[in-house]
Amino acid sequence: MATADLMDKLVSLAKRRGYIFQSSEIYGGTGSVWDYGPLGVELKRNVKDLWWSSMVHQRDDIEGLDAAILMHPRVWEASGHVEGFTDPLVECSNCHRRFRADLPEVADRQCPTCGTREAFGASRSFNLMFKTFMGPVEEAASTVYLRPETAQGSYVNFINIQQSARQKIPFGIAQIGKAFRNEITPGNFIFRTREFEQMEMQFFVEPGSDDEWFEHWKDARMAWHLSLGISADKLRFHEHGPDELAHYAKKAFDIEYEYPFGWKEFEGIHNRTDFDLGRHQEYSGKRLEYIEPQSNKRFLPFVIETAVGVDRTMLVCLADAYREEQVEGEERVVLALHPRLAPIKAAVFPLVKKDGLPERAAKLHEALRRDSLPSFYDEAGSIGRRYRRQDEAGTPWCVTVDGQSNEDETVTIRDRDTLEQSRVAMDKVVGWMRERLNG
RNA sequence: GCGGGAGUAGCUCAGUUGGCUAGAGCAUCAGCCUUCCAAGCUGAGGGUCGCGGGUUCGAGUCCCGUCUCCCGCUCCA
Repeated sequence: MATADLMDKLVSLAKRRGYIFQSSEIYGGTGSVWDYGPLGVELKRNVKDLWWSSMVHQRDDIEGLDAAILMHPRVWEASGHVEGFTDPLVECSNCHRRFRADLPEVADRQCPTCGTREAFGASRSFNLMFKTFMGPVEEAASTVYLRPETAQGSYVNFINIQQSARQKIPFGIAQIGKAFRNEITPGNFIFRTREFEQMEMQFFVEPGSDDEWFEHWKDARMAWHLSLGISADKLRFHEHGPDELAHYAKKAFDIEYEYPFGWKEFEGIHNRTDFDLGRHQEYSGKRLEYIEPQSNKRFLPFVIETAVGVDRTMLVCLADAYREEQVEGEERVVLALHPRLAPIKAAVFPLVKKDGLPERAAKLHEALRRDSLPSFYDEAGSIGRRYRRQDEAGTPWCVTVDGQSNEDETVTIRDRDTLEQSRVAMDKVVGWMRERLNG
């Protein structure tokens, strides 16, 4: 399948089935912002829940945090985002390449790339941080920023969390939350958007043990992606070369995924050293050192960061799950999402609309919902059509109530991927599914 | 911001050198049929043709403007 086609098909399926809509569509749409519909929001919750469970609930050494989007403006001076994100740039009128206005080559108004003379007009500021105003007066002194990453919220709360949770180094802080970047080049559906949601974890370690912990998190994060059912052959590590490393990083690996548009970053695992805590200590004047109990040894911890996008994870899940198959000469479109990710776990159908089958099916539907298994009831159209609708939605199991159900209280459960059907007692259906979701 | 492409129903599109009340398939909804893998039957809803102006007896179609989206360039969740 051509790559562009696959992206188009994903966008189209996502809209048709209620996963993802373009923001403000009735006004013509707005660039690089997307809304999650009924199925999309369920998938998103599942992604976040699975991350939170593996990072926070299943470990003793990571604490959760939900810091505010708006922070003190000095945070972004300390982090380097204000300088780094607001360089005035000039653009060549001929080749349209952009350069920092303070470069010496640009001073003589000749383009370093194409040689055009008098190539540059007035410089303009490309600020990647969204700005707004705190309070009623719109003036420079009240400028605040929408955070471009959640990480800083963890750094400024390092001492609060370490003390209140009575944690000892090494330990981590995990956050899920929105971040905003005024990207110059957004695109590729929900791959890079201006408003997005991150799942970031900052792990604080003693200097000297940072390399070891870096390896731990590389492995742990890769294992998590595999646990979502993502194809192993579409995941790989990429180490940042010296020219790629961010200003704060000692070492950085990306987990890359082979998207329909090529290998691109998925998750970043960075050794941020003591850069952030050191800067906040300097800018705030507050002690951010960790004091080791008993020994009273003081040090600024190093930070190993894992950072992955919620939206990007959803794109990976959707792209990885998309299948087109031939079944008895007919095309079948399937979203083979891992059952734990699937928005709807079960669809319940009466085989036909008579003989009391709809009533019996509705009862089962009710039972599934009571047990918090998202279930969907459908009696419209032929049974085959109903199966296909659920295939596209990614529903792993379709439960059908048929004539035999009236005799022996059993139903069939049809597997989305194998198309095989098992006959299960009605009162065992919930357990049957729970077993497979937890196993 | 610059270059390229595109805007007609939820989706994919048709719509002739400007000429009937803007169409089709799919999808959706109601009903029928149907005892296990979609596209049988009957009917229904849904469009100020991106927006504004101009030319014309008459504009989806021609002209001007404008907006938006998509694809490429100092990025990394």
